[in-house]
Amino acid sequence: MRKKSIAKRDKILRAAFAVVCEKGYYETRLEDVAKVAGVAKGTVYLYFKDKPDLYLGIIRWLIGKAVAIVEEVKKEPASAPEQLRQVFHRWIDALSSQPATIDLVFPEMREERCEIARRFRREVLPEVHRLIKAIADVVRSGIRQAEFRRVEPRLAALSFLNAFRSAVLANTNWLGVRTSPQRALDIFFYGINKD
Amino acid sequence: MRKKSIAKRDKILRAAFAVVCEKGYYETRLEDVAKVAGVAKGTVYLYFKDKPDLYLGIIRWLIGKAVAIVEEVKKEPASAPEQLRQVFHRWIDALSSQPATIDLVFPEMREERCEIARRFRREVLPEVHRLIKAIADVVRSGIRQAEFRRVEPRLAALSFLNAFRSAVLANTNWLGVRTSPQRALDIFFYGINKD
DNA sequence: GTATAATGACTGACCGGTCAGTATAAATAT
DNA sequence: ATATTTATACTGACCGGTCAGTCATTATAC
Repeated sequence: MRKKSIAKRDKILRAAFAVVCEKGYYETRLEDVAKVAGVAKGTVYLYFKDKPDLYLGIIRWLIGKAVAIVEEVKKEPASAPEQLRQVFHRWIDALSSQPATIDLVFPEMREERCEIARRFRREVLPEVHRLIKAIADVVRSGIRQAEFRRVEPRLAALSFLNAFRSAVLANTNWLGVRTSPQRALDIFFYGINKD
Repeated sequence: MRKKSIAKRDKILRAAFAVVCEKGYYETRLEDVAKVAGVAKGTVYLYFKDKPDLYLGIIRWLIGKAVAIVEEVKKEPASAPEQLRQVFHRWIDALSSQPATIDLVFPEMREERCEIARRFRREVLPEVHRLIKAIADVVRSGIRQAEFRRVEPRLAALSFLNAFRSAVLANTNWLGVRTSPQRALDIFFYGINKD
């Protein structure tokens, strides 16, 4: 009796992640995922119910990692701005190899009908909420310490995520921007207005 | 029926836009687009080479409208911050009915192979550059007038776009944030840091 | 009458998911 | 120890539904 190993599940997950980063969900062929993972196509279905399930597995895994970083940083004895800075840089490091990741984590905004979007909303949105909450907590504590202005913490968290997005985008050169991530964070902290 | 009318092309484009907003590119069936446009499927192929071509038509159309708004506002005699505020609100108005739009305009970040992404990069990225440039121009003039800090204009433009994204997201309640768009703009201008 | 716009039934490639069969590790018997 | 049985992980050829794109036919403008 052999056992389904967690290691193999992980291997498939990583393979799927790589392929999805390259091609996006819809252009990802399970055949390819299997090939990259070094297993047969059928094996994928032993570990994941279907294609959406595999995809959701990736998202949960990614958001889990992102949240873990926040939780870890929150323990450190540092000011809220410093903690956000930490999170920001550790995230940058984590996905420097796979910038495409950023679009996986953000929720799709399609309306009702589309199968995968519906499942996504039902199953992954709670995870995204966790991520936003984790950041919002840091912001909230920063406001208490009078390090931040009295902004809406959850909106600030969302803005932080989008600032991160700017940073990632500006760190590739698809958009002809090419600046260090640092500067995007800077705009998030200080805005662009004088005074 | 003498000439292929521009009006009909437009009708198809609008129909496609509506369906793509609802389902996303890959779940969009040309059959449905045709139905919504009130034409037969074959007719779509008289006006657009293939599905990607139709999609790219939508994107160009949207970015064209976005750039037009910026150009228009730029003519008005107002300070740079005020102009950005104008653009922001007119954009919000323009897509209040279709929040999903926001994800169409942003470039996909997939790597080489995927057909549509490749065409996107080749054909639409220049349009996105135009959009970024238009905003960056306003920022630049604001810096000249000492209304803005000395930030990198193109990065500021990108940040502006992502702030807009935050606003749109926070204006739906998928993420449990629900604030007025105004506040997201506020964070973009003033940052979240105290002082 | 003729050129062209419009139609929608049709086709064929494609791919997610299945399943009958195989390989192999553990359990058990001798 | 070693043979035999049992359990199950794994395989990959195959199937069936789907849908982008085609084209023979029809409708219409001039």
